[in-house]
Amino acid sequence: MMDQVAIFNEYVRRKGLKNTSQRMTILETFLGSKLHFSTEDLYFRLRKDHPKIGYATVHRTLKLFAECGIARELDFGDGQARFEPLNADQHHDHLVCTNCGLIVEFIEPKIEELQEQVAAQYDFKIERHRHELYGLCSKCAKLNR
Amino acid sequence: MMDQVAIFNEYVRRKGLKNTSQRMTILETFLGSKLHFSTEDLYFRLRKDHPKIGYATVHRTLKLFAECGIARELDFGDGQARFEPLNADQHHDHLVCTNCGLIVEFIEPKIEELQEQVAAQYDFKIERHRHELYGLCSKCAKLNR
DNA sequence: AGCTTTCTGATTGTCATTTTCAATTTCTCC
DNA sequence: GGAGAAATTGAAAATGACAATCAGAAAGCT
Repeated sequence: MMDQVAIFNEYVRRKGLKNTSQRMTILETFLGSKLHFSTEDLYFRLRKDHPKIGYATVHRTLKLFAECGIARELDFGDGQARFEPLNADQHHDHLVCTNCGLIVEFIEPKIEELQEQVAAQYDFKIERHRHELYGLCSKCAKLNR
Repeated sequence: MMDQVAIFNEYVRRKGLKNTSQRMTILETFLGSKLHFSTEDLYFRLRKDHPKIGYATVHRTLKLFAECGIARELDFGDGQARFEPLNADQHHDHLVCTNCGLIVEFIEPKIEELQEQVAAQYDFKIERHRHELYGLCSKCAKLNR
Protein backbone atom coordinates (compact mmCIF):
# COMPACT_ATOMS: atom_id res chain seq x y z
CA MET A 1 0.00 0.00 0.00
CA MET A 2 2.90 2.29 0.74
CA ASP A 3 4.13 1.39 -2.69
CA GLN A 4 1.17 2.91 -4.40
CA VAL A 5 1.40 6.14 -2.47
CA ALA A 6 5.07 6.33 -3.37
CA ILE A 7 4.37 5.65 -7.04
CA PHE A 8 1.74 8.37 -7.07
CA ASN A 9 4.02 10.89 -5.37
CA GLU A 10 6.79 10.11 -7.78
CA TYR A 11 4.45 10.52 -10.74
CA VAL A 12 3.17 13.84 -9.44
CA ARG A 13 6.66 15.14 -8.94
CA ARG A 14 7.91 13.97 -12.30
CA LYS A 15 4.99 15.59 -14.14
CA GLY A 16 5.20 18.87 -12.29
CA LEU A 17 1.79 18.33 -10.72
CA LYS A 18 0.86 19.30 -7.22
CA ASN A 19 0.23 17.20 -4.22
CA THR A 20 -3.00 18.37 -2.69
CA SER A 21 -4.84 17.27 0.40
CA GLN A 22 -7.81 16.21 -1.75
CA ARG A 23 -5.65 13.89 -3.80
CA MET A 24 -4.16 12.33 -0.71
CA THR A 25 -7.57 11.87 0.85
CA ILE A 26 -8.95 10.29 -2.28
CA LEU A 27 -5.94 8.02 -2.62
CA GLU A 28 -6.20 6.79 0.95
CA THR A 29 -9.88 6.07 0.64
CA PHE A 30 -9.36 4.41 -2.71
CA LEU A 31 -6.66 2.11 -1.38
CA GLY A 32 -8.31 1.42 1.94
CA SER A 33 -11.65 0.14 0.72
CA LYS A 34 -13.41 -2.44 -1.27
CA LEU A 35 -12.36 -2.91 -4.84
CA HIS A 36 -14.12 -1.94 -8.05
CA PHE A 37 -15.30 1.59 -7.36
CA SER A 38 -17.31 3.65 -9.73
CA THR A 39 -16.62 7.38 -9.53
CA GLU A 40 -20.00 7.76 -7.91
CA ASP A 41 -19.29 5.06 -5.32
CA LEU A 42 -16.11 6.72 -4.25
CA TYR A 43 -17.63 10.18 -4.31
CA PHE A 44 -20.40 9.17 -1.92
CA ARG A 45 -18.08 7.29 0.33
CA LEU A 46 -15.82 10.32 0.57
CA ARG A 47 -18.77 12.56 1.25
CA LYS A 48 -19.21 11.22 4.75
CA ASP A 49 -15.92 12.53 6.04
CA HIS A 50 -14.97 15.00 3.33
CA PRO A 51 -18.14 16.68 2.09
CA LYS A 52 -16.25 19.47 0.40
CA ILE A 53 -14.56 17.28 -2.20
CA GLY A 54 -16.40 17.65 -5.49
CA TYR A 55 -17.44 15.00 -7.95
CA ALA A 56 -15.23 16.39 -10.68
CA THR A 57 -12.19 16.19 -8.47
CA VAL A 58 -12.87 12.56 -7.64
CA HIS A 59 -13.31 11.81 -11.30
CA ARG A 60 -10.13 13.59 -12.35
CA THR A 61 -8.16 12.00 -9.58
CA LEU A 62 -9.24 8.48 -10.47
CA LYS A 63 -8.18 9.13 -14.05
CA LEU A 64 -4.87 10.30 -12.70
CA PHE A 65 -4.46 7.08 -10.73
CA ALA A 66 -5.09 5.08 -13.88
CA GLU A 67 -2.58 7.22 -15.73
CA CYS A 68 0.21 6.64 -13.29
CA GLY A 69 -0.46 2.92 -13.10
CA ILE A 70 -1.77 2.49 -9.58
CA ALA A 71 -5.33 1.90 -10.77
CA ARG A 72 -6.99 0.02 -13.59
CA GLU A 73 -10.11 1.31 -15.28
CA LEU A 74 -12.78 -1.34 -15.71
CA ASP A 75 -15.92 -1.34 -17.79
CA PHE A 76 -18.53 -3.95 -17.07
CA GLY A 77 -20.91 -2.62 -19.66
CA ASP A 78 -23.33 -1.03 -17.22
CA GLY A 79 -22.52 2.47 -18.39
CA GLN A 80 -20.30 3.28 -15.44
CA ALA A 81 -16.54 3.17 -15.39
CA ARG A 82 -15.04 1.41 -12.41
CA PHE A 83 -11.56 1.53 -10.94
CA GLU A 84 -9.58 -0.97 -8.96
CA PRO A 85 -6.28 -0.51 -7.16
CA LEU A 86 -3.46 -2.18 -9.03
CA ASN A 87 -0.49 -3.67 -7.33
CA ALA A 88 2.30 -5.91 -8.47
CA ASP A 89 0.11 -8.99 -8.19
CA GLN A 90 -0.42 -11.19 -11.14
CA HIS A 91 -2.82 -9.94 -13.77
CA HIS A 92 -6.40 -10.97 -13.17
CA ASP A 93 -9.73 -10.78 -14.95
CA HIS A 94 -13.28 -10.76 -13.65
CA LEU A 95 -16.41 -12.79 -13.14
CA VAL A 96 -19.47 -10.55 -12.81
CA CYS A 97 -22.81 -11.68 -11.42
CA THR A 98 -25.54 -10.24 -13.61
CA ASN A 99 -28.03 -10.49 -10.77
CA CYS A 100 -26.38 -9.15 -7.63
CA GLY A 101 -23.36 -7.41 -9.13
CA LEU A 102 -20.84 -9.53 -7.26
CA ILE A 103 -17.40 -9.24 -8.79
CA VAL A 104 -14.87 -12.03 -8.41
CA GLU A 105 -11.34 -11.92 -9.70
CA PHE A 106 -9.77 -14.87 -11.44
CA ILE A 107 -6.29 -15.70 -12.63
CA GLU A 108 -5.68 -18.11 -15.47
CA PRO A 109 -2.21 -17.96 -16.95
CA LYS A 110 -3.10 -20.49 -19.60
CA ILE A 111 -5.67 -18.10 -21.04
CA GLU A 112 -3.11 -15.32 -21.06
CA GLU A 113 -0.76 -17.58 -22.92
CA LEU A 114 -3.35 -18.57 -25.51
CA GLN A 115 -4.17 -14.91 -26.02
CA GLU A 116 -0.58 -14.27 -26.90
CA GLN A 117 -0.66 -17.07 -29.41
CA VAL A 118 -3.82 -15.70 -31.00
CA ALA A 119 -2.29 -12.25 -31.26
CA ALA A 120 0.85 -13.66 -32.82
CA GLN A 121 -1.20 -15.60 -35.30
CA TYR A 122 -2.89 -12.41 -36.52
CA ASP A 123 0.26 -10.36 -36.22
CA PHE A 124 -1.16 -8.07 -33.56
CA LYS A 125 0.88 -6.41 -30.87
CA ILE A 126 -1.36 -6.57 -27.79
CA GLU A 127 -1.42 -3.53 -25.53
CA ARG A 128 -4.21 -4.62 -23.22
CA HIS A 129 -7.21 -6.86 -23.13
CA ARG A 130 -10.63 -7.26 -21.59
CA HIS A 131 -11.90 -10.58 -20.45
CA GLU A 132 -15.06 -10.77 -18.41
CA LEU A 133 -17.38 -13.66 -17.70
CA TYR A 134 -20.98 -12.64 -17.00
CA GLY A 135 -23.49 -14.93 -15.36
CA LEU A 136 -25.01 -15.94 -12.07
CA CYS A 137 -23.02 -16.48 -8.90
CA SER A 138 -23.89 -19.56 -6.90
CA LYS A 139 -26.25 -17.68 -4.57
CA CYS A 140 -28.20 -16.04 -7.36
CA ALA A 141 -28.32 -19.25 -9.36
CA LYS A 142 -30.11 -20.87 -6.43
CA LEU A 143 -32.54 -18.00 -5.86
CA ASN A 144 -33.45 -17.62 -9.50
CA ARG A 145 -34.27 -21.25 -9.93
CA MET B 1 -29.27 -15.57 -44.07
CA MET B 2 -32.79 -16.84 -44.57
CA ASP B 3 -32.44 -18.37 -41.15
CA GLN B 4 -32.08 -15.04 -39.44
CA VAL B 5 -35.07 -13.54 -41.16
CA ALA B 6 -37.09 -16.57 -40.11
CA ILE B 7 -35.89 -16.33 -36.53
CA PHE B 8 -36.81 -12.67 -36.44
CA ASN B 9 -40.26 -13.27 -37.89
CA GLU B 10 -40.87 -16.06 -35.43
CA TYR B 11 -39.80 -13.83 -32.53
CA VAL B 12 -42.02 -11.00 -33.67
CA ARG B 13 -44.99 -13.29 -33.95
CA ARG B 14 -44.42 -14.96 -30.62
CA LYS B 15 -44.10 -11.63 -28.81
CA GLY B 16 -47.17 -10.10 -30.44
CA LEU B 17 -45.03 -7.49 -32.16
CA LYS B 18 -45.64 -6.20 -35.64
CA ASN B 19 -43.73 -6.73 -38.80
CA THR B 20 -43.15 -3.38 -40.41
CA SER B 21 -41.47 -2.39 -43.62
CA GLN B 22 -38.87 -0.43 -41.67
CA ARG B 23 -37.87 -3.47 -39.68
CA MET B 24 -37.52 -5.56 -42.79
CA THR B 25 -35.47 -2.90 -44.51
CA ILE B 26 -33.18 -2.55 -41.53
CA LEU B 27 -32.82 -6.30 -41.21
CA GLU B 28 -31.87 -6.72 -44.87
CA THR B 29 -29.31 -3.98 -44.71
CA PHE B 30 -27.95 -5.29 -41.45
CA LEU B 31 -27.49 -8.79 -42.80
CA GLY B 32 -26.23 -7.74 -46.20
CA SER B 33 -23.32 -5.59 -45.17
CA LYS B 34 -20.07 -5.43 -43.35
CA LEU B 35 -19.95 -6.54 -39.78
CA HIS B 36 -19.61 -4.50 -36.60
CA PHE B 37 -22.08 -1.68 -37.17
CA SER B 38 -22.65 1.12 -34.77
CA THR B 39 -26.19 2.48 -34.76
CA GLU B 40 -24.88 5.54 -36.47
CA ASP B 41 -23.11 3.53 -39.17
CA LEU B 42 -26.26 1.68 -40.03
CA TYR B 43 -28.41 4.80 -39.83
CA PHE B 44 -26.27 6.63 -42.37
CA ARG B 45 -26.04 3.66 -44.66
CA LEU B 46 -29.82 3.31 -44.62
CA ARG B 47 -30.25 7.00 -45.28
CA LYS B 48 -29.10 6.68 -48.86
CA ASP B 49 -32.03 4.55 -49.94
CA HIS B 50 -34.44 5.07 -47.06
CA PRO B 51 -34.15 8.64 -45.84
CA LYS B 52 -37.39 8.45 -43.92
CA ILE B 53 -36.22 5.87 -41.40
CA GLY B 54 -35.35 7.63 -38.15
CA TYR B 55 -32.38 7.15 -35.90
CA ALA B 56 -34.53 5.96 -33.00
CA THR B 57 -36.08 3.28 -35.14
CA VAL B 58 -32.69 1.98 -36.22
CA HIS B 59 -31.58 1.94 -32.64
CA ARG B 60 -34.68 0.17 -31.35
CA THR B 61 -34.54 -2.35 -34.14
CA LEU B 62 -30.92 -3.24 -33.48
CA LYS B 63 -31.78 -3.80 -29.84
CA LEU B 64 -34.60 -6.02 -30.99
CA PHE B 65 -32.20 -8.05 -33.13
CA ALA B 66 -29.96 -8.55 -30.13
CA GLU B 67 -32.97 -9.58 -28.05
CA CYS B 68 -34.08 -12.27 -30.44
CA GLY B 69 -30.60 -13.62 -30.87
CA ILE B 70 -29.78 -12.73 -34.46
CA ALA B 71 -27.35 -10.02 -33.44
CA ARG B 72 -24.74 -9.57 -30.78
CA GLU B 73 -24.10 -6.23 -29.15
CA LEU B 74 -20.45 -5.34 -28.91
CA ASP B 75 -18.72 -2.68 -26.89
CA PHE B 76 -15.15 -1.86 -27.76
CA GLY B 77 -14.96 0.88 -25.20
CA ASP B 78 -15.11 3.77 -27.63
CA GLY B 79 -18.46 4.98 -26.36
CA GLN B 80 -20.46 3.52 -29.21
CA ALA B 81 -22.34 0.25 -29.15
CA ARG B 82 -21.77 -1.98 -32.14
CA PHE B 83 -23.77 -4.88 -33.48
CA GLU B 84 -22.79 -7.87 -35.55
CA PRO B 85 -25.05 -10.44 -37.20
CA LEU B 86 -24.99 -13.73 -35.37
CA ASN B 87 -25.36 -17.01 -37.12
CA ALA B 88 -24.83 -20.59 -36.12
CA ASP B 89 -21.09 -20.33 -36.63
CA GLN B 90 -18.76 -21.05 -33.83
CA HIS B 91 -18.45 -18.38 -31.19
CA HIS B 92 -15.73 -15.85 -31.85
CA ASP B 93 -14.11 -12.96 -30.06
CA HIS B 94 -12.28 -9.90 -31.33
CA LEU B 95 -8.94 -8.30 -31.89
CA VAL B 96 -9.23 -4.53 -32.15
CA CYS B 97 -6.54 -2.26 -33.55
CA THR B 98 -6.27 0.78 -31.31
CA ASN B 99 -4.80 2.81 -34.13
CA CYS B 100 -6.90 2.18 -37.25
CA GLY B 101 -9.94 0.52 -35.73
CA LEU B 102 -9.51 -2.72 -37.66
CA ILE B 103 -11.55 -5.51 -36.14
CA VAL B 104 -10.53 -9.12 -36.61
CA GLU B 105 -12.46 -12.09 -35.31
CA PHE B 106 -10.72 -15.00 -33.70
CA ILE B 107 -11.80 -18.41 -32.57
CA GLU B 108 -9.99 -20.27 -29.81
CA PRO B 109 -11.92 -23.21 -28.38
CA LYS B 110 -9.24 -23.83 -25.79
CA ILE B 111 -9.90 -20.45 -24.26
CA GLU B 112 -13.63 -21.15 -24.20
CA GLU B 113 -12.90 -24.38 -22.43
CA LEU B 114 -10.68 -22.77 -19.84
CA GLN B 115 -13.34 -20.17 -19.22
CA GLU B 116 -15.79 -22.91 -18.39
CA GLN B 117 -13.33 -24.38 -15.95
CA VAL B 118 -12.82 -21.02 -14.27
CA ALA B 119 -16.55 -20.50 -13.97
CA ALA B 120 -17.02 -23.96 -12.51
CA GLN B 121 -14.28 -23.31 -10.02
CA TYR B 122 -16.09 -20.23 -8.71
CA ASP B 123 -19.51 -21.80 -9.03
CA PHE B 124 -20.70 -19.32 -11.61
CA LYS B 125 -23.20 -20.10 -14.32
CA ILE B 126 -21.90 -18.19 -17.35
CA GLU B 127 -24.45 -16.47 -19.54
CA ARG B 128 -22.10 -14.61 -21.80
CA HIS B 129 -18.61 -13.23 -21.88
CA ARG B 130 -16.50 -10.52 -23.37
CA HIS B 131 -13.03 -11.12 -24.56
CA GLU B 132 -11.24 -8.49 -26.56
CA LEU B 133 -7.59 -8.01 -27.35
CA TYR B 134 -6.57 -4.42 -28.01
CA GLY B 135 -3.36 -3.48 -29.69
CA LEU B 136 -1.76 -2.64 -33.01
CA CYS B 137 -2.42 -4.57 -36.19
CA SER B 138 0.60 -5.43 -38.28
CA LYS B 139 0.20 -2.39 -40.55
CA CYS B 140 -0.10 0.07 -37.71
CA ALA B 141 2.74 -1.55 -35.80
CA LYS B 142 4.99 -0.86 -38.79
CA LEU B 143 3.84 2.75 -39.24
CA ASN B 144 4.12 3.65 -35.59
CA ARG B 145 7.61 2.38 -35.28
C1' DA C 1 6.63 36.05 1.46
C1' DG C 2 5.92 36.66 -3.53
C1' DC C 3 4.71 34.78 -7.71
C1' DT C 4 3.72 31.46 -11.09
C1' DT C 5 1.41 27.40 -12.04
C1' DT C 6 -1.73 24.00 -10.98
C1' DC C 7 -5.95 22.58 -8.66
C1' DT C 8 -10.61 22.73 -7.04
C1' DG C 9 -15.53 22.61 -7.29
C1' DA C 10 -19.71 24.39 -9.19
C1' DT C 11 -21.52 24.74 -13.34
C1' DT C 12 -22.14 23.98 -18.03
C1' DG C 13 -21.35 21.36 -22.29
C1' DT C 14 -21.17 17.07 -24.90
C1' DC C 15 -22.56 12.92 -26.83
C1' DA C 16 -24.71 8.43 -27.22
C1' DT C 17 -28.68 6.55 -25.87
C1' DT C 18 -33.42 6.39 -24.27
C1' DT C 19 -37.94 8.16 -23.72
C1' DT C 20 -42.03 10.70 -25.09
C1' DC C 21 -46.03 11.40 -27.72
C1' DA C 22 -49.06 12.32 -31.49
C1' DA C 23 -49.75 10.47 -35.90
C1' DT C 24 -49.42 6.35 -38.57
C1' DT C 25 -49.39 1.50 -39.56
C1' DT C 26 -50.27 -3.34 -38.66
C1' DC C 27 -53.06 -7.17 -37.69
C1' DT C 28 -57.02 -9.49 -35.81
C1' DC C 29 -61.70 -10.32 -36.01
C1' DC C 30 -65.85 -9.66 -37.83
C1' DG D 1 -62.63 -5.71 -47.07
C1' DG D 2 -62.74 -2.67 -43.17
C1' DA D 3 -63.24 -1.22 -38.14
C1' DG D 4 -60.84 -1.15 -33.95
C1' DA D 5 -57.25 -2.27 -30.71
C1' DA D 6 -52.49 -2.32 -30.17
C1' DA D 7 -47.90 -1.59 -31.65
C1' DT D 8 -44.73 1.41 -34.31
C1' DT D 9 -42.72 5.39 -36.11
C1' DG D 10 -39.98 9.64 -36.20
C1' DA D 11 -39.04 14.15 -34.40
C1' DA D 12 -37.95 16.12 -30.47
C1' DA D 13 -36.78 16.33 -25.78
C1' DA D 14 -34.89 13.93 -21.70
C1' DT D 15 -31.39 11.31 -19.55
C1' DG D 16 -27.02 10.25 -17.63
C1' DA D 17 -22.10 9.62 -17.54
C1' DC D 18 -18.30 12.00 -18.56
C1' DA D 19 -15.50 16.02 -19.94
C1' DA D 20 -14.53 20.90 -20.19
C1' DT D 21 -14.72 25.62 -18.30
C1' DC D 22 -13.43 29.19 -15.29
C1' DA D 23 -12.82 32.14 -11.32
C1' DG D 24 -11.06 31.70 -6.86
C1' DA D 25 -7.91 28.92 -3.86
C1' DA D 26 -3.83 26.37 -2.87
C1' DA D 27 0.85 24.59 -3.74
C1' DG D 28 5.55 25.00 -4.17
C1' DC D 29 9.67 27.14 -6.24
C1' DT D 30 12.91 30.95 -5.33
